[in-house]
Amino acid sequence: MNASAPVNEATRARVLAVARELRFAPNGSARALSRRRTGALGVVLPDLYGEFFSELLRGLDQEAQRADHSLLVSSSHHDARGVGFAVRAMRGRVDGLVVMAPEVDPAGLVDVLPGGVPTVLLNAAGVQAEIHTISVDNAGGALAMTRHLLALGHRRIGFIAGAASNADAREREHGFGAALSEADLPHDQTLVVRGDFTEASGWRGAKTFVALADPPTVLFAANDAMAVGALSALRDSQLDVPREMAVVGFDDIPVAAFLNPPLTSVHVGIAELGAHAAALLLRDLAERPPPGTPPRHELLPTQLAIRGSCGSPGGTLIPSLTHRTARHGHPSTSTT
Amino acid sequence: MNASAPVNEATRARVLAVARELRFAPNGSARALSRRRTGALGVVLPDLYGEFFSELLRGLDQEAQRADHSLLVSSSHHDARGVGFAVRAMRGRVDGLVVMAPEVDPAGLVDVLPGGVPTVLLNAAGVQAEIHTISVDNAGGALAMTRHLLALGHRRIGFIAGAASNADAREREHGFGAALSEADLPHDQTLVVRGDFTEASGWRGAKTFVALADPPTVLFAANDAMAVGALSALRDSQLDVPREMAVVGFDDIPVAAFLNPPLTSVHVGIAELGAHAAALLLRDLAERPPPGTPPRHELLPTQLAIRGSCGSPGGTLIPSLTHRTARHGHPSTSTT
DNA sequence: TTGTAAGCGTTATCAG
DNA sequence: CTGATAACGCTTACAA
Repeated sequence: MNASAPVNEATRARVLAVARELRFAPNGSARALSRRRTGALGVVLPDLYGEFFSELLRGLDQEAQRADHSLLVSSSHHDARGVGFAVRAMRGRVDGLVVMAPEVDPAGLVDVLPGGVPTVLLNAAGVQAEIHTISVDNAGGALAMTRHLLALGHRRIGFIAGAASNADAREREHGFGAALSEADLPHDQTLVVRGDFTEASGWRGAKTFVALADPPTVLFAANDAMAVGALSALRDSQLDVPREMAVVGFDDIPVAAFLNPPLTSVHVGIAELGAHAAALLLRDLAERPPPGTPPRHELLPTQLAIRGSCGSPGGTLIPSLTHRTARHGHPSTSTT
Repeated sequence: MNASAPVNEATRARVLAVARELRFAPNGSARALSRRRTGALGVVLPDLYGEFFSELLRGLDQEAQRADHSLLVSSSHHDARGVGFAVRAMRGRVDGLVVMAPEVDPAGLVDVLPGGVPTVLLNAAGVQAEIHTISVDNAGGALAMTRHLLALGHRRIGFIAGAASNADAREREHGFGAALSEADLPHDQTLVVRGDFTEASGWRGAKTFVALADPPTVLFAANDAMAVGALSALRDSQLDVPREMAVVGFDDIPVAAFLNPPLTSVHVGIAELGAHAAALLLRDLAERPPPGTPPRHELLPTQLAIRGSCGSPGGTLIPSLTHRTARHGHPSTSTT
């Protein structure tokens, strides 16, 4: 049935007929045990909420499927212990591992990973160990976006940060700060409020900024979910976006281009990130690189997706930047 | 190590110490083979795009995790063959199966499912076989929403349908039609355009309606993703929502409450649907119901989540209905 | 080309 | 309480 050896055609037909009759399907565990190959990739995530993880999974699944692999998913792992537990539970059940744990110290993370299984760490830059890493250029993206806002004339930028415990959030915040320094602008702490990457926290963050005596002219949310919340809050406060207060986000989740107004964001190829991670694993699996082969450490570049939600504070929009929309006349393809 | 038998404390400690030293982790496949229990639930989905599936997975994972199970996910299965393949590949790798295949004829679906594994079919109402089913009340939800729109005074309702091949889409369309019949309104075919549950198709659908000589006063999209696209299109057409054209959706994905304007939608407990399916499976697994026990066939009720995007065509909003918002003063909890 | 036996890493059973 | 032994269902190597 596996076509692993030459067989008489008649015999094969007979076997196949009986197999069908018995509704036979091979037992995956037995198969995996014997051939030392499971046909599955393990995915360990901190969470499963929102379009970011949805897209990541989609990319992973897409690539895994090309190699007839499925995904063993385990989420809600916020500390090293939890990740270690999840990863151990996957031992012998997966051929490779994709781990994303932005709240866990990378050093401690490496300790809990089992050897012998090809592993890719997502967004765990700075890991020394012999493990593949693929990371989004968080700092670079935030830097570029902030520069863009400054170029538009914004001087008071309200930053809605993510949780301090989240490495991605910290890097984005650093990128933002770097751009301010670059422009010799002060790091005004009243212009940073901390959220937690949820829409609700973005909503609260925006409300905080609106209540300020001298409110910012633009809000930079450290992810799109919070930007969505911010847009909603500004609408509730009857403020026009971008005229009275602009909003930009980070991630460029699929819905961003369809928001009202369309959300300017730092485009991250989320699905590509997942697809790339899976491809890396599958390549290792297929080619069995000799021991000592150095791991890959890749940095996924970001791009600015300029849409309608950012404006210049004086109301003077710069068409070439703010209206750089659809490649094919359609919002869904409007990232640049 | 499994605490499956009384052991001398000293021996246990010694074993555990060596295990830790060797970084021992049991092989999942071997374990599964021997104890005839894998600790995983299989999830077969048509797709992985968008917040609907994200939420569904979240609910499934949440419940599975409570019982120390993980999720083996396989998506992109649109026909019976594909589903059959995916399901067979999971044989011996999962303890239970959750299958959602709205594009597959339920009868043909049952044929490809392997016996011996507890299975829950999602949104495959009308299956005769001895298999659990949990279905969203698609027709009921669409009926209720349409009635609501009629009560607001709308008489020309543009329906952005889903793919004709999708059972959920068809049921929602039927519910819409039933409400029209009920009100003795004609089924005007120019007031139905067909999309495919993506934002882009909703955008196109709305554009089609806007171009009509006698455009509808409200658009009812068969899912929220298309409603998001419609809102975007109306904005592009400089039409005020809901004053010039209202929009409502179906599913009530998490982002709906944060849209601009907040989207009125048929609330579906998506995560609950997933959690419920997982719970059903895990219960069967724990209690091993005797053969002959009838399967459960459950219908998940929907509720209207009335927000700002639906209005009365004359501009006379009915506060009690249109402003039934946040329970706790916050959009994220504003479903009713 | 076909049949047979060993082994994959664990758990379960059953004498000591 | 401990150690040995037979499954678990498949693949693979080797003998017929």
